[in-house]
Amino acid sequence: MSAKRQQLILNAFALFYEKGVHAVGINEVLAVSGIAKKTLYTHFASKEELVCAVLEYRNAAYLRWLEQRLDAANEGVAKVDALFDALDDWFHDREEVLFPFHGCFFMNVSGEYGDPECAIHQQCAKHKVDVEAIVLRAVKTLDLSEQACAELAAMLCLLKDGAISKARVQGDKTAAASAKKVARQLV
Amino acid sequence: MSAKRQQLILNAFALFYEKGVHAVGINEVLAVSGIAKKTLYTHFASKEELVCAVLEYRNAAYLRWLEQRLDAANEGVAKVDALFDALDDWFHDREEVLFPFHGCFFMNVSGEYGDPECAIHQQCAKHKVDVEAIVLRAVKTLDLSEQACAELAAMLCLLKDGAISKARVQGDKTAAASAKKVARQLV
DNA sequence: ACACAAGTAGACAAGTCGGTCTACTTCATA
DNA sequence: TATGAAGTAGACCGACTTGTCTACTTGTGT
Repeated sequence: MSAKRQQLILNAFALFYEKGVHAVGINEVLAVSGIAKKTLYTHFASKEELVCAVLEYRNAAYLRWLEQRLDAANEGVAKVDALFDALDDWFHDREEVLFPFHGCFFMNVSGEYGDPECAIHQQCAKHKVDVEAIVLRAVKTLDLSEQACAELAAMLCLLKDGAISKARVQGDKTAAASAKKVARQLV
Repeated sequence: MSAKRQQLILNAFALFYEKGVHAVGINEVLAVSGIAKKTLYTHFASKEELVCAVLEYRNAAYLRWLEQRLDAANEGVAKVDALFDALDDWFHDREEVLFPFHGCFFMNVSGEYGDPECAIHQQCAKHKVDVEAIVLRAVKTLDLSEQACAELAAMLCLLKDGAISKARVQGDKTAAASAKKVARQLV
């Protein structure tokens, strides 16, 4: 049944996100989920495969959330504001779908899997590309050239990740507001 | 002898930085260092204490490097350029003292130690405060009000950490140059 | 009604983890 | 010269790791 699989992914994500992947054992995931070990290993060949599935899940959930937030905003500069307002809500745990804030899951995981060639690290890199694509789409509603849009999107992502990192490491939840100020100056 | 201690810290840092703290066991550190386990435990009460010492070492080395790079630049906007030029050299492994680039060690480690109350996480937060203080000192050579200096320093740090994160996760070593462009627009 | 897939609990294997300890060797200095 | 600190190698401990496997139970579709 796919329900068990989904449950495992969800519980694994919550634990991995809070404590780090290496710090959480399979047994802990199973205990929290109330699922037998054999069931896990019928759905996933290894812990690494579970980690990949978790990354995939989080990527989809995060993109869906971000897309929705940006779509809801008016076209033009309001899209830029919407990006950082969304971050602000995330940092302040006002978005249940994203789970309690512990920074960017993909930054955290790629820190644990040093080798840039490995599948896990590359999934993290892909997430950042996906996010930038969504930001780019929003930015294209501004009255700018193709090239200017691409550059602006890249810069906004730079600010976004800086803010996420600051909110995570220093616990400074106002980082989104600061980044918003900078973004305003840029557009 | 303090030489063994220093050797342990150095080798441990190289391994932790490359592979992550949880992914590296005490035994691996010892094997690489050619040092007996007992010696390690005469210098450090536990692995956690070793991790703390490693964080302390890296913080000092990084601050020294950054301070020197910023001091060497002319006063004024050149200081801002110097910051991102320094990052660019780091990303491209042109700074041996910083070891091969694997992102910000403190971001990586704080991702592995989720609890923001624990000593390790707080040491990571302190590093970011220390860095911002150095950036602030450099920014103060610009002709700006106290408040404007503080805000600019915070924004530059946001950009800096965004660039580090991008260079790390996506392997995009040009991130420093992009961040420099944004910074130029801000000053 | 019955077969079969999917679930359960949990013992077990093989290995690694952090950490302790014994027994021995250097080596500097009082 | 003798003592004690600091080093060595590595056996050992208990706990934990991922992953396999057995034996049993549940539930659904034909």
